[in-house]
Amino acid sequence: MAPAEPTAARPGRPRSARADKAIMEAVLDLLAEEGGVAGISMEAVAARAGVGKSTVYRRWPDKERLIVAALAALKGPLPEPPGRSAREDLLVLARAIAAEHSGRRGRCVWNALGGADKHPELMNRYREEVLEPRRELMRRVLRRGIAAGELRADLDVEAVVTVLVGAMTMPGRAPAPFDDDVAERLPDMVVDVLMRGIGV
Amino acid sequence: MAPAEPTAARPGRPRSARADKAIMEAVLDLLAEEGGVAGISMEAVAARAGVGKSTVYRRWPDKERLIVAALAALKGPLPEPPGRSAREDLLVLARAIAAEHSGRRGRCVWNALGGADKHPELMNRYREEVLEPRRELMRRVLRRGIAAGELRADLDVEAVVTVLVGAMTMPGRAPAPFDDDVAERLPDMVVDVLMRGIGV
DNA sequence: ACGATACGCTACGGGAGCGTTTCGTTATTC
DNA sequence: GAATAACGAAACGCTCCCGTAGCGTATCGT
Repeated sequence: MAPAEPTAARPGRPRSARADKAIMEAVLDLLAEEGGVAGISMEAVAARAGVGKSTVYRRWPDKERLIVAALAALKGPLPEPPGRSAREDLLVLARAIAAEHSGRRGRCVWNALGGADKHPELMNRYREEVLEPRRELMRRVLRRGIAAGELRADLDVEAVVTVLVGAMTMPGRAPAPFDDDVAERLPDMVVDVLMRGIGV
Repeated sequence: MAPAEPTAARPGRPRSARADKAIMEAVLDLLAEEGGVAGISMEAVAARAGVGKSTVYRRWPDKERLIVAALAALKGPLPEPPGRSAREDLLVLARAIAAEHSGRRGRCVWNALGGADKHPELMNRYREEVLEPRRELMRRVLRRGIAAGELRADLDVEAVVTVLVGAMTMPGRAPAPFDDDVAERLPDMVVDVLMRGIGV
């Protein structure tokens, strides 16, 4: 976030931490409501944050880098798989992904990453800081399950990761063939389908 | 497309079918490259189509309805499951979805549907005309597989549909953890994982 | 030939928005 | 108290763009 000056007793009035946070929140709110980078205006960000435009531009040089910073700030703590069984671990991960991608967080991603070709920084930061760590965690869980004899030894780990992530992030994208009820039970349903397979 | 006047011998010069098509193509190209509704300008559409702005506005009253029309025009023919086995049918559907969502088509959807809250018409038309028919086809295939005894009788059809669609539309969104090679084999890998399950 | 309509092109009024600057005020250090 | 820097507010120049209107030309029916 904003070029980190060590709080080294600089003269003058210090930056307002409150403004920092208000701006980030405003960007994320607008990102969730409007249509991506092009749909957000700096004017709206400042107004929503209750802040002057100069306060925004003092921290970030332009719109794109402000949004990149806000998106990276979405990075939350990684879910911790308890490690008792592969099934339980997968369920924990599935629920975590589902939770993260519903609500504002999911909408931010979905809206911001449209037009990723035009703003490659956005997609890169998000993939490196948010997506890939989660995929890596899932790979570890799968490999541990294979080693423990709980999962098939010839499993295509990458395919399973893709299936699981894809399935859990789907509902946030294509709203409403689902009851809320179904959406809540989706992680359990998906893990069950995956574990048992659909064949007889 | 454009208020369908039956070609009923109106006087004067007829609308150019070539312009119709060029405009649609231009919208889709720009939708794939730029960032959603807000990222597209009518001047860019007209220029790309090699057409005057008036020719665009003669057909659609404003930008939003133009884009809605273009998105609905993405509707292609439904893939035809051969019906010899559930596995083969699912593979055909998976490959079809993967093919549709790679390349320009996928980018259009991904970019256009960001900010769906702000342009509900977009999402609605797309879901009704493109997404839902494909989900319904998949449900039919699954139910036929259950009836034929190839799939588990207690299968959660809706969960499987979500898993399959989610997995196949994933790569178009999160580029590049994949080799091209993996992306091509993804449908087969996913169907295999689904059929057999990941458990021992 | 004639009227009607579509065509590509150019121009326009009006608004939105980016990034900058200025201003008077407020908070913090020396 | 003096120096410094961040603050909110407002205004600026600039560019882009929406949707409309008018031009002269091209293409259709009669």
